[in-house]
Order: sequence, then structure tokens, then C-alpha cells
Amino acid sequence: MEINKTYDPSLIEDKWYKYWMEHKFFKSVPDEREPYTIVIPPPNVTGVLHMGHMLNNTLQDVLIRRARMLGKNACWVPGTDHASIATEAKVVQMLRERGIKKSDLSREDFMKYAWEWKEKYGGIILEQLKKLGASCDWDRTSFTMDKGYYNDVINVFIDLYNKGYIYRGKRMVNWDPVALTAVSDEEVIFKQVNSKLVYVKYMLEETSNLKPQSPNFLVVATVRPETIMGDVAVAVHPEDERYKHLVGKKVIVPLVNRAVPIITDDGIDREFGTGCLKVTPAHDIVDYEIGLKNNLPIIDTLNEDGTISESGQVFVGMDRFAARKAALKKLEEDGLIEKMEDYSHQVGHSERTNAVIEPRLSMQWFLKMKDISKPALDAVMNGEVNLIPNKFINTYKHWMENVRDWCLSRQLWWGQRIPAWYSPNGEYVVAKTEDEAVEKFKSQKVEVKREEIKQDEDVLDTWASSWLWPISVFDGMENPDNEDIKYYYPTNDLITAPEILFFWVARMIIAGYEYRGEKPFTNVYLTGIVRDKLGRKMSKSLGNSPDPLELITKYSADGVRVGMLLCSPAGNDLPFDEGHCEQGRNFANKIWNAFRLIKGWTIDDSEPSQKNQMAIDWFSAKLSAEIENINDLYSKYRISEALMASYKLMWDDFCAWYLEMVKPDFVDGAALPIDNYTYNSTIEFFEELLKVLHPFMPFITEELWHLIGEREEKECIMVAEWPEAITSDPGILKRFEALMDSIVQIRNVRNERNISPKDALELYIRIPENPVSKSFEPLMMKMCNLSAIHYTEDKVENAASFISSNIEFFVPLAGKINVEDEKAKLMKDIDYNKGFLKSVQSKLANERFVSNAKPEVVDSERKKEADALNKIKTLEEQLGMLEK
RNA sequence: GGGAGUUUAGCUCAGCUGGUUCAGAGCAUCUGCCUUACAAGCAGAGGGUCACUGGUUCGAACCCAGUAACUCCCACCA
Repeated sequence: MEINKTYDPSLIEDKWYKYWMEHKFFKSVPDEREPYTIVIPPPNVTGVLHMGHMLNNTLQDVLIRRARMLGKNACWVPGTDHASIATEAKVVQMLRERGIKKSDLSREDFMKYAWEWKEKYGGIILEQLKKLGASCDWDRTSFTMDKGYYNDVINVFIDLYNKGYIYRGKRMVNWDPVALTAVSDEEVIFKQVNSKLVYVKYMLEETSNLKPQSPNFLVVATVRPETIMGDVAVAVHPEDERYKHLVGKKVIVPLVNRAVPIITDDGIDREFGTGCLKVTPAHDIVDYEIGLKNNLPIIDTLNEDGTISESGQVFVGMDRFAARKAALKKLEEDGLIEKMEDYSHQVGHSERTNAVIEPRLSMQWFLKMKDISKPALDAVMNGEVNLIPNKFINTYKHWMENVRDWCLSRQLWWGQRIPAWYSPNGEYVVAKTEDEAVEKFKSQKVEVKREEIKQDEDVLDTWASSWLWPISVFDGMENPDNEDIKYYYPTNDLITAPEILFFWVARMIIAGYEYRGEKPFTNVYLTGIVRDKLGRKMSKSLGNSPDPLELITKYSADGVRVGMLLCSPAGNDLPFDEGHCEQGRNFANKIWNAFRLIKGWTIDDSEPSQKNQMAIDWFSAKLSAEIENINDLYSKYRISEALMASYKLMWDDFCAWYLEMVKPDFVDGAALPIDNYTYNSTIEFFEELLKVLHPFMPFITEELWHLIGEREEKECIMVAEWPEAITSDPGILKRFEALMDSIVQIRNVRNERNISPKDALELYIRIPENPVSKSFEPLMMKMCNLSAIHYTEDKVENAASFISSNIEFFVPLAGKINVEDEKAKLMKDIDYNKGFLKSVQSKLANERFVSNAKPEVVDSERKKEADALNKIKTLEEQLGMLEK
């Protein structure tokens, strides 16, 4: 069989993915096995695969695949989120490109376009996940606007309303003037912005009672002169001596010449600006509060798109930023600007559109969070739900204890429409259908005609649907006792980004307890944020994110998966570097070549040599020990480390040591045959290794699994059993460590003196010949290219020497040895050991150490002392020989 | 402004209850090798005052306090 020298994944990956799909290996239905369930964090339907998804979904696939191999009924539910704001923005943009304005469309028509868009472009990301190898049960693919799901969301709203958790209120919300919607506090990102702090003169209405010299105006410092038209007061601190005499008087608001009172408020910072605050209740949260306290009117001078409204009187229709410039110009002309200062401060931006957020007063629906979130706080605090890493518990706790009410409504069309109905007089009911609404009005003795009532125009926040995800994907809301939900819920692990710990994770836990009386998942693995080399978050807007599909083409899915996981401990950021993917690809190639080697052997029916038997015994023990180690790492969710352990097991232990030990020699240009037993053992080891690596590298392991042996139709590695560790003699690992150390030292002797690996060397060991040492001879000879091994009672002259496991070794190097170099080396070694001895002896000389430390610690120090003394003595003897 | 976290080799990270897991791993670097599995490779090597300063202890990368730098979360300072 001709096998390619390098591994070519291009055809292999698609082939196996298709095969797995055809054989329904990803499919899960409830049965008697233990379930292992993950629900995918549903990406936005608008989404395209980015590096964050890659990391996230690779981790999920690793866990799912391993669980499947462990014999569990593994179920990974995929799906997408309707992402109201993001999707609506896309649809609006698409319409604009076709020359259609959203405002010209009816709600129904818009929705038609939106669904059309969703069917056509939505869910590309799920197809991309397949390239990665994601073993999701695609038959279970869910969407947060599926009919049943939609229903669940509406029912939950109605239920929470009936329970008194939901209320409607006029509240200051974060308004996104580009998306034309309110966004939650969590979706506002504060950024440091440089602006101008403008000191504006507000003329006093009457100047009669003023002291002479004192000015006839107040100065107010503001960064938002365009809101001046909405001013209804000027507030000062009640204790502020500068202004005490003016309280209760009136000033004239510039630009609109309105007289407003001067009032006091404790919240005013006397140090900031002039200590005078212009109060604009419609456009600032603090001002709104002050307005409420003082019963001030509210003048909303902005339209929903951020332009100045009719109530502004001036600059009407102008954008707020243009109006700011215009206001400054006008104030300047009127001579009302005292001065301007550069000023840097935090300004809220919309996470979705990056528009500057406008605090805006509007009627919204809210969910009271305090009581409903209590069980979700407790669940994490008492360990019912684990956060991994657990450093996030503090953050979680802090957030949950200071939780604010959740603004549920969004001024959009794409999403679940709020099931509330209004009468012409502004009375409202919450009801599922129009019919029900009419009934409810009737029962509340409100006389309305069916044609007169109107449904709320707003939709629900996207998180108000995705918080039901672990329940709704199993139809657990509508049919709370169905087989799926009973079997799969609570799910096992949730893998997601820490950024949405509150948006999503906390709310799922809340919904879980509210609607199932039970947590939605047991473990939450929080991944890091993928950053570029400069430490910046990877994002589309920065354009610093590599295209994952291109990476897959370049390095193979297996290579990229390994690359992503090599350096991504839970909760730590992942500074992405393509070099890691290269390492992954190289690893795949290494495995491929190990296979080539084994496959190229010819087999005979001879007995295994003692050398091979020893190698087999050792690797068998090593494999078991490492499987245990890897299992342990998985149990602690140290996925990166599990990968690294698997990597070293394959590369170092199997390829570099084991295969080199058993690899047949060449005689006359042809490889000797290998005995049957060694061959079979090697194949068995290789298969076990492939299984260990399968979760990380599903494709190459499946390919080799089939190339290495005849397989039945459905006998795939992805459904093979996870290897078991067999207990074995731990002494063998110890003995091999000693052997390996001496092998490395012999190779070092060769390397340091530039002796070609082709030149065979002789070795002298300064111990009496014994069966154990004798048994190791063939291995040493093979691994070091030795021509002979001798035992000696004396030191050997003209030889390089070293000590390994308290045994002296000599490699005769007549003519190749530089006495001065050897002496220098020995002296350095002696110095080091003397230093070491000194530190040990001073420790032992310390009475308090000897009396306080644990006896075994003291013993071990004594042993160190003896060993060091011995070693120094030996080294000095060797030095003495050279000096002769 | 409040809270949390991080700081160990050039890079990314391990280092579990203070003492044989010795300060470790992978990558990168350096040296020598195209040795019929693999140059996407092989064999070796070098490299760290464990951020800083004190303290506790017989003993500190690990515990305590303070300092510095960075990161994240929360917060209404115009």
C-alpha cells in the first residue's frame, strides 16, 4: 500500500462527517443509558462563525464525544437565536438596498421579509459548525422563534404577569436612537470620550435684590448644550454658600427663554463645574429623579431617532450632535458662554449599534428581579450549580445581590410580540389572543369594541426567549412531563463566554427554578475571550479575526481544534496565534506517520524478543497511568491539560520512545520482520491512543481507525469505548525512568562532542553485572547505537562519564576527548553539588528544623545529604583521574 | 468611586492541603543531524531574585499585610 508522506485532510473530513451523519451517530433518543446533555449557546441567526464560536463549540464537541465514548447517551442540542435587534438591523439594511423603507411597510409585510431573510441566510453558522466536526443532534435543531418556542415565551410572559412579577411603567431607559429601541443596562458599554464642558450663563429673571457687584447670572457647566431646551430647573447643593441667596428665584433658560426655578438637591457635587446643575428630566437619569422629587415638568426635546422634537422649539428636526454644534454657536452669539474646557468622561454606547445611548423616558414592561432571582443566587452559592472556574462566583453573587429590574420590551417587530392589549382609553389587559383580551376587558368592566383594541407594538427582549432554552428545546414548557424533558433535564454542562454570565446564564437558572423547580444545568464552563496578538478582543468591526473556515482549509479541522485548545484554560483569555494551529496540524502529521511506520512492517511468527516484551510492558503501564491522569483532568474540566497530556503520550511516549524501541532494524537495505505479538500489541496501543485523541481530533482518528484494521459497517471510533486504565506494576515506570535518563545522558555525550549518530559507541557501567542491568542492555544498545556494553569495577580512562541513578557510566572516547573541557564540566558539577550539600547541611544543622519538621521530611534531607556526599566523592575521583 | 481577578522562562500556561514532583510543560531560541515513519521531522542544550516590599514560619512561588502594573465587572457625577 502506498501511503502519502504527509497527512492530507482535505477529502477525509467531509467524508467522515457525512458517514457519521448517515449512520445517525449524533442522534440521541431517551433510553436506559445515563444521559449526557449539552444545549448549545444558540448563536445569532445572523451570525457567521468567529473564533469565539470555534473555541466554544470545540470544547462542547470534546466533552460530548468523550461522554459518548464513555457509554453515555450523549445529546448536544443545536440551534439559533432570533436575536431581535441584530436581525432586524440586517433585514432593514437588506430592504434599504432594495429601496424599501421599513416605515413604508406594514408589520405583517415586514415580518414576511424577515422570515424570508431568515430562511435564506439564517443558520449559515450551523452549517459552518459541521466543518468543525460538531457532533450535534441536528434533528433537534431549535430556533427561538419556532412556533412552539414562540408560544412558550408568550405563555411565560402572561404567567409572570399574572404572578405579579411583570409591571408596566414609565421609566428612564437606555434608548438606542439608531436601532430605535430601548436596550438593557447590560447592553450599554461605557466608553471614555473626550468632549467639551461648556460653562453657560443662565440670566437671573429679576436682579432687583442682588448685592452690588454680584453678577446677574448663574453659570452651569454641561457637556450636552443641545438639551438646554429641556431644562426645567437649576439645582444647587443646599449648603452651598455661593448660591443660598438665590434658591427659590428663577433663571432664564437660554435658547428658549423659559423661566425656571433654582432648587436644591443633596446629590449635587459642589466641586464639579460651578456647583450648578441644569435639570433636564427627560434626558438624564439623575435629573429625572430630581424632577420627580421636586414635581417638575418633563419636557422631552428629542424624537426617538435622536433628532430635536417640536418641544425643543429650536433646531427642530436637527440631529442631536448637529444640534449641539448649533446650540454652541447660538450661545456664543448670544454671549452666554463663559468658557469651555476639555473634558473626558464615560459615555454609554449601544453594544449592538455603537450609537451613543440616550436616556429616554418611555413606557416599558419590566420584570421584578429581586424575588424571582433568589433561588438562582442560592443555587450557585450552595454549589448546586458550579461555575468553572469558580472565581466567577464572586462576580455572580455581586450581580445577583444588586440585580435591577429587567426591561423586557424592545421597540422592534422581529421577536415575540408582547401579549398586551390596549383600549382607546389606555386601559390594558395581558392576554394570549384578541378574543381573550376582549373577554378580559369585559370581566374588568371595560366596555370596548373588538375593533378598537390594539395589541402592544413592542416585542420582548431576546434574552426573554433564550432564558427558556434548556427547557423549550425539549418542549418542557408546553409538555412538562414529556419523555425528553424528563430524561435530558437538567442538562449537564453549559459552555459559554463569561460576558453573558448575567444576560443569559443567570436568567436560565432563574427560569429553570421558576418553571421546572430545578436547575437547568450542573456545570457552567466559562471560556475565555479570544484575543488577537495585541490583546484586543477579536471582533468583526476591528477586522482582526481570522476566518475560521480559512483556518480549517489551511490547517484542517483537527489542527484548528487542537490549536484552539492548546492554550485555553477555563476562564482565561486566549491570545490567538495561528502558530498553535500549525502545531495542531503538525501533530496530525506525526500521528499519520506513526501509522505509516506501523503499517509498513512485515510480520512473522517468531517469538517477541525480551527487548520488545519490556517495551510493551512499559508502554502498557505508561498508557494506563496516563489514561488515569487524563480522566482526572477531564473531571476537573482542565481540557487544555488533558489535551497536552494526550499529545505527549502520543508524541513522546509512543512515537519517540516506544516505537523507537520496537522498530525493527534494517539489514541490507530491508527492514527485518516484526513478531506477531509485538505487532498486535502495537496496533492495540495505537488504537487506544486514537481513542484518547478522538474527542480532540475526530477526523484523523476516524480515518486511521479504519485504515489500521478491517471494520464493520458501524464500527467507528466515535462510538468506540473510551479506554480503560488497567492497574499495573508501578515499579516498571520507575525503572524505565532510570533507563531513559541514562539513555538521554549517553545521547548527550554524543551530541556535546559532535559524534555522528552513525558511529557506534561502547559503554562501561561501573557495577557488577546483574540480571536487571543485563535485561536493559538491548534497549540501551538500540536507543543509543552502542556496539557493546561492559561492566567494570574500576574507573575508565579517556572516557566521558556521567552518573545516573547513583551508577557511574563511562563512554570511552579515545582521541575525541578534550581533557580541559571534561575537567571544566566536572568542576562545574562538583561546585553545584557542593552548594546543594551546603544548603542541605545547614538545614540539618538547624535544631529547630530537626525538631519541628515532619520526620519523613528530615529523613529525606538526610538522604539528600548522603547522596550529595557520594556524588561529590565520585566526581572528585573522576577529576583526579583526568589530572593524572 | 466600589468589587473581583491576574502578575512564575521570549510567548502561553501548570505548580492541588507551605518541605523529593527538585521551580515544570508546550511553543519559540540555540547546537548537531535530510539516520529508509515523519525536516509539518530526529537528538540534545540553554533560559526564571516565581511583580515589588515587609511579616508569619525551622522552612514561602504557595499563608498574611502593603505597593505597583494590567484585566474584568458594577456605578447617576453633569
